[in-house]
Amino acid sequence: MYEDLKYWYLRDHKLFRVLSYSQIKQLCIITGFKTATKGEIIYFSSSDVPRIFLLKKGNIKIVAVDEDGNETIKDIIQKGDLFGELTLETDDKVEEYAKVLSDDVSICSFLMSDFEDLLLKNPTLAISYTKFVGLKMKRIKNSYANLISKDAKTRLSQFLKDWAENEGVREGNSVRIENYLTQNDIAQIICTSRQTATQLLNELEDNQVLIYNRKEILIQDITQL
Amino acid sequence: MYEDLKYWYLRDHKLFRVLSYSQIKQLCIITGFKTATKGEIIYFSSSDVPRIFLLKKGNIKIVAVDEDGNETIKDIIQKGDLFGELTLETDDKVEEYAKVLSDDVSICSFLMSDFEDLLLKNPTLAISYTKFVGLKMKRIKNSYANLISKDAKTRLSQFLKDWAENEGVREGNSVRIENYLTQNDIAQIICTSRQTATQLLNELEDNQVLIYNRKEILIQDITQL
DNA sequence: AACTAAATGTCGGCTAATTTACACTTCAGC
DNA sequence: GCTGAAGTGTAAATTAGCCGACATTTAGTT
Repeated sequence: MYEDLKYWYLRDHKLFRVLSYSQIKQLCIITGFKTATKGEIIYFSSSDVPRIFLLKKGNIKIVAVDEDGNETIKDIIQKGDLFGELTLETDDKVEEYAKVLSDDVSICSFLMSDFEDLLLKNPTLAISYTKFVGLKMKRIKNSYANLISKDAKTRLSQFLKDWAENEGVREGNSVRIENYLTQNDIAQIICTSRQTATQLLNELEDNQVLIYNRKEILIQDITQL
Repeated sequence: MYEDLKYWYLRDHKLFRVLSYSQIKQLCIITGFKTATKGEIIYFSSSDVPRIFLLKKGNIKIVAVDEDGNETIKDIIQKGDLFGELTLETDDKVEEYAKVLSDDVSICSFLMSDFEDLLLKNPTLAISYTKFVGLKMKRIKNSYANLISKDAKTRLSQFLKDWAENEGVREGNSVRIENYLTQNDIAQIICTSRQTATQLLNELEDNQVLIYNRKEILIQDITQL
């Protein structure tokens, strides 16, 4: 049954484990459900009623566009991650969109206001949620700190390490990562130009640290990075 | 009375306005209270029981030290701000300390665990708190975005504008800021070298945009920044 | 198979900003 | 008033990495 499906989707996230069936159902009442394919762009700022999204399958990137038209990759969202108005506050200043990176994604969403109601009734959930937002904040802080104090090479290495840790399949000291990013994407994430990213990746390949292609990245020895 | 004093201190923060006298008292039971003078260093990571701090008076900077011994200014905390383990999670990996910038400060603190208990009993407070943490996150995101995409000159201007807005005394288009930062501090905040910061500040002074000295910064015309 | 758009590879010039190095100024503490 | 430490001013050498310009490769579409 459709409603049940959505229940299980939410139930899967560790935040919602503490909730009962009926509590999740409450969120689900007006819940949206959506699938999309590679390259598709999903707007979720300003336009609509504020929502919180849960990515059930695939990968997407959150891109911010500033007044000059420069695009920055704000975040890479992976299967199981929440995204959207996580801070429970809408700000319409920021122009953001999400672009699908993997072949296809499925996203489920609920209204921020419903979620807020639920938090009011579930203090435990509220605390978990605060910690969750805090953790997200800490991650962002760390990655930014990296961006600022290190040079491009170190940033790339750090990014690859993080990526490998999050998603890589480890075999001894080598790690295989499914590569759904272009070199341009990587460049944007580590805040450098495409050319520099290409150069550094090739350098790593020359030094036999990794093997790069469009489908996957094979890190020979993760300790060497 | 001492207890009452602390009550009013907390009561002052907009987060705690929703609380009753007895609720705040709960926090205050084991609350610490502390004063310090310029240059003093306050450690608040790992060492002690996790706490949340409220700066009642003065200014402090939060400095993080990485493995190479590099110091980065994480945050400037002003009168009325909360700081410490805002995410309700302790992580001992990060080495952080707070240094007093103004002549003297007074800080009050309470235990994270007490605060957590309070949040459990006050879902409304929990939501406010989540929003508060979220806002903090958004600010950090913005300032980092600035650091990354703009050059040093723009970053300095932006920093001065923010500073002026937060603390400056406006008289027409000119703003007077009490300067409790050294040029080195400013350099660290905008992530550049001390020399570059000095150069840029002097440049601004040459162009009659501002007048700088150790005590105060007088921005002639804030719209020119 | 042919065509096209996107992705990747490569190069040299250019510039902002770090680094190194040193002189001068301010100020608190003796 | 003297002294040392911290803060500020300035300048030249060096460099990381951006940018423009182009060639080549890959993958999807007709």
